Amino acid sequence: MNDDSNPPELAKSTVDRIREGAAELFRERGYSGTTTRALSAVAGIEKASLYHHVGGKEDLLYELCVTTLEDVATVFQSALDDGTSPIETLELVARRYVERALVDRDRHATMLTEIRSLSSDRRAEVIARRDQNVAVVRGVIGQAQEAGLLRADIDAKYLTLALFNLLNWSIFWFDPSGDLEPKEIGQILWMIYVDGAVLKAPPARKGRGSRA
Amino acid sequence: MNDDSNPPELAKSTVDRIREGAAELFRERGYSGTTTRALSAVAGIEKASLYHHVGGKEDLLYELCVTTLEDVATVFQSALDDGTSPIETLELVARRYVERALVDRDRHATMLTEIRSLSSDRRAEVIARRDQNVAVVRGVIGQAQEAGLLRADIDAKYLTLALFNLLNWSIFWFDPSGDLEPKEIGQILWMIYVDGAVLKAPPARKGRGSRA
DNA sequence: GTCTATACACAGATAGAC
DNA sequence: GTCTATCTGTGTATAGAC
Repeated sequence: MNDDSNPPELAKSTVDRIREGAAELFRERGYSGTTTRALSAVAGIEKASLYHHVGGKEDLLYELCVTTLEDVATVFQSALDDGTSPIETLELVARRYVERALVDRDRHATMLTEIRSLSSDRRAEVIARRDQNVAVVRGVIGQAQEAGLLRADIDAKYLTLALFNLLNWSIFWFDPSGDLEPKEIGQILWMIYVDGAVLKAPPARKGRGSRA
Repeated sequence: MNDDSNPPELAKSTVDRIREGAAELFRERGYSGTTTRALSAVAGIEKASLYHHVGGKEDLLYELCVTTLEDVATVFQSALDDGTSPIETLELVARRYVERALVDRDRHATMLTEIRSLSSDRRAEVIARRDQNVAVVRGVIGQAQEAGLLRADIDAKYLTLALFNLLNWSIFWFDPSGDLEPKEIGQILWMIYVDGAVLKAPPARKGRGSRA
C-alpha cells in the first residue's frame, strides 16, 4: 500500500496529483478563481492535508511557471541542436513548441495567462525566464534574416511576436478530442507562417501574383 | 456641479467611470482577482455606492462582453460593406479588427479571457455571439478560397483560426506607449498572413523558392 | 446619489489529534 | 500523512441615515 517501490505509472504521488489538478483548475478557472478547497478535492484529500505537500497556493503557481518555462527552454535547445540551417531550426522551434504546449495544455496555458497573479518578485523572475526564451527565438529569426531566408522588410522583433501570436493562441481553442492532433496543428500553422494564406500564382507566367 | 447639461467630454458619468475602471482592472488582475473595493476605488466612490449604479460585479462583466462583441460585429459589417472583393473584405476585417481591439484593449482583452467567469446561462449567450462573429469571418475566407484568392490546401476553419491567432495574441504584448500604433501592427500582421515570413525568390529565375 | 456601518459567506492557512 | 476543528482576513452585498 505505502510501499514506495511502486511500479511505474500505476499510482501517482499525492504531490503529483495536486500539481496536475492545480494546472487543470488554474487553466479552467484562473488562479484567483481556484480555491484551496477545490485543489484539495481534485487531489482527493482534505484542505489541511494540502499544506503537508506544498507551501501554499501561490507556490503551486510559481513552481508551475518555472518548470514549464524550463521545458520550453529545453524544447528550444533541442531545435538549436538539431537544425542544420536557421530556417530549419526555426521550423523545429515552432513545431516542437506548439506541440509541447498543446500536449501539456494545462500547464502552458496557466503559465501564459496567470503570471500576473504571482508576487512581484516571483513575477519578475518568471518574466525574465520567459523573455530569455523569446530572445532565443528572436536570435534564430535574426540569423534567418541575415541568411536571406526570411523577409527583411519586417523587423525581427515583429516577426518573432507574430510567430508567437500564431502559435500561442491555439492553446485557447485546441480541443484534445477534436479532429486534429497537436502535431498537425503545428504543421498547419508553420505552413501559414512560411508562405501565408494567399494562393500564389503557379510559376507559369509571372513569378508571383503580386497585389497592390 | 450636479447640473446634467455638461458639455461633452468634460466629465464622465459615474457609471461610465465604473465601466472603464472595471475593464482596466479586469484586464490587469482578472475578474476573480478584482474586488468590489477596487472597482469602487477606481471610480472614486465607496463600495456601497457601486450598487446604486450596477446590479453587481458579474453584471459589469456581462455587459462588457456583450457590448464589446457588438462592437466587433459592427466592425465586421463595415468591412463587408466596404470590401469590393473577398480578399479586400478580409483585409478590412483583419486590420480594422486588430486596430479596434488594441485601441480598446481593456474591454477586448477582458472579453477574450474572462468569458469563463460568467454564469453558465450568460456564458452560453456570450459564446454564441462570439461564434457568430467568427462565422462571419469564416464565410469571407470561404468565399476567398472559392474565388481562388486563398490557398485551398488548408481548410477554411483553420485559415480562420490562424487569422485570429495572429491578431488576438497581440493584445497581450501591445504597449500603448510603444513604438508602433495599432494601425501599424495591423498592417504588419496582415502582411504576414498574406505572404508569410519567408523571403520569396524574386521573379528572376524560378517562380518560388520552394522547400521540401 | 453617496455615505457609514455591518451582515454573512468564504477565502487561505494553521493547530493538534490520530 | 491525513484528518477535524478553527482562526482570521477578506469577499460581495445590503441596511439605513443623510
